Amino acid sequence: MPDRAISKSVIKRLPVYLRILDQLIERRVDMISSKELSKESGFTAEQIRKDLAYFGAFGTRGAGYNTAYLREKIIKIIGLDETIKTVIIGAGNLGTALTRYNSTKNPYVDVLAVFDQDPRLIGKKIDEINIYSIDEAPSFIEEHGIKVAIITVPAMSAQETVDLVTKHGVSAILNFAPIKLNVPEGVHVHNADLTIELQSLIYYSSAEDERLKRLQHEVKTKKSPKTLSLE
Amino acid sequence: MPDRAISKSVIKRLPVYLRILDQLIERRVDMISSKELSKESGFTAEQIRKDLAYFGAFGTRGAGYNTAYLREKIIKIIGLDETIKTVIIGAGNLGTALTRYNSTKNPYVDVLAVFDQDPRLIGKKIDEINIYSIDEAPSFIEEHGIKVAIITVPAMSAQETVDLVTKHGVSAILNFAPIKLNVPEGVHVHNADLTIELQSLIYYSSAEDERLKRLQHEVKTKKSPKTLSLE
DNA sequence: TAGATTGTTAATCGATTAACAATC
DNA sequence: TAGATTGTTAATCGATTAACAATC
Repeated sequence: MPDRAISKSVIKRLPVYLRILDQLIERRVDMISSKELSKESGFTAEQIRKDLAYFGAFGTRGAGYNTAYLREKIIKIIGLDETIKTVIIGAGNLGTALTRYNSTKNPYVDVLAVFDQDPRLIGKKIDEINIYSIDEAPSFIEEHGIKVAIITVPAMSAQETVDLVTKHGVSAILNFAPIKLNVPEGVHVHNADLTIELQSLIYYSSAEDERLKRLQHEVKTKKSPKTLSLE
Repeated sequence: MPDRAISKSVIKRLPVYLRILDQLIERRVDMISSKELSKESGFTAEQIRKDLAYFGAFGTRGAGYNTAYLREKIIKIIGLDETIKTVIIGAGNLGTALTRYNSTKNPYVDVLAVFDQDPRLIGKKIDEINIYSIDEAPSFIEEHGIKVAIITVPAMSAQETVDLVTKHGVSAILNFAPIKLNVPEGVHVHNADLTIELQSLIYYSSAEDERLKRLQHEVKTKKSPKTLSLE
């Protein structure tokens, strides 16, 4: 169906639909309309119908969508029909949180191992998952055919970590380090930059209008200096 | 300047520019062109110039942008010129990671306290920051005039937590719980949903075309059933 | 002055919304 | 059949890209 690639915005909404369907199925709801899905998700009904229509006609006119059927379809679209094997690089608090969360609450993902370079952590476990030395990552990734890695190392070592794992077969990276990663052709990076989320939230948090008016005033009265001394 | 509200896409790029400017200033670079900023950020030079132009004329034709001056301006635009007082609700691994990160690496934000309901955590500290009982959150938030809260509690208790904090003055929430929050008018929520990031990454991680072809085939040959038995 | 780079306007592209025929 | 709701096409809206005059 997709003659041209489907937009990122659409793809980002699919996991939201999946989560809602999982919840509905748990509550034994077996049909749902786009209008109800709209209420649960916050997206418009039109948008939901359009998103789904990119991939096929999954609903029944007059009735809505069968939750189990639509769930199956979305799982296949995203590629979650086979459990995704991942590794997490960086066993700090964030790495630990993600390891725990994904191994207990995310049935679509299997965290096979955690890697770190801190000798005090190597050999320990997070729940049932082993922490190995980063040196063992290459062979582990190759042996298990790992394609997806989650990077929670400090910004300073993120690039070298990514170089290492992509060299051994990783083609998708969820990056939590606040840095722009350079990766080979064909490798996908998603940045989960928590500072950016927080700062853009702060923009909205208060007095937006006043702040911008004040700023505008300053710009009008002073000139932007070429080499300046900030007074 | 902004006659209509500035788009979210623009606002999300501002923290990226800020980070790059911070790095440049540290490296004692004092002028930078939009072209160079493009290389550092991954956004186009045109887009960067346009983004900045929404707020004023901060550059110098022929020369570029003074890094310190532009940084000051962006800080004011986002609203980071006064340190932002925040609290983190949920002292699990994710809450701990965010507390540590923001108190050591994010100079624009001040984490004043962490709250949790687990008696084993209450009274302890994360670095220098106290963990209090969630019951103390209302008075703490009011006394310190907290406007921004970071929610890292389990999905199950996220809504009641948000109800509690918004009732006492919080107007901006960074939500890590995988759930749609209902908030009063005027309260801003940013969802940092790590599962969604991971799942949408997986979509791109491999064999996208093949998967969709296979799916399309299935849809063509079978019919979408109204009440179905998934074979 | 010549070269460089901004700020801004116009053109293009893409995504969302609206409308409605199809159909269960 | 009547009512409901999808799937799809058309209209609108918004964001990005391109182009270039302004100007340092």
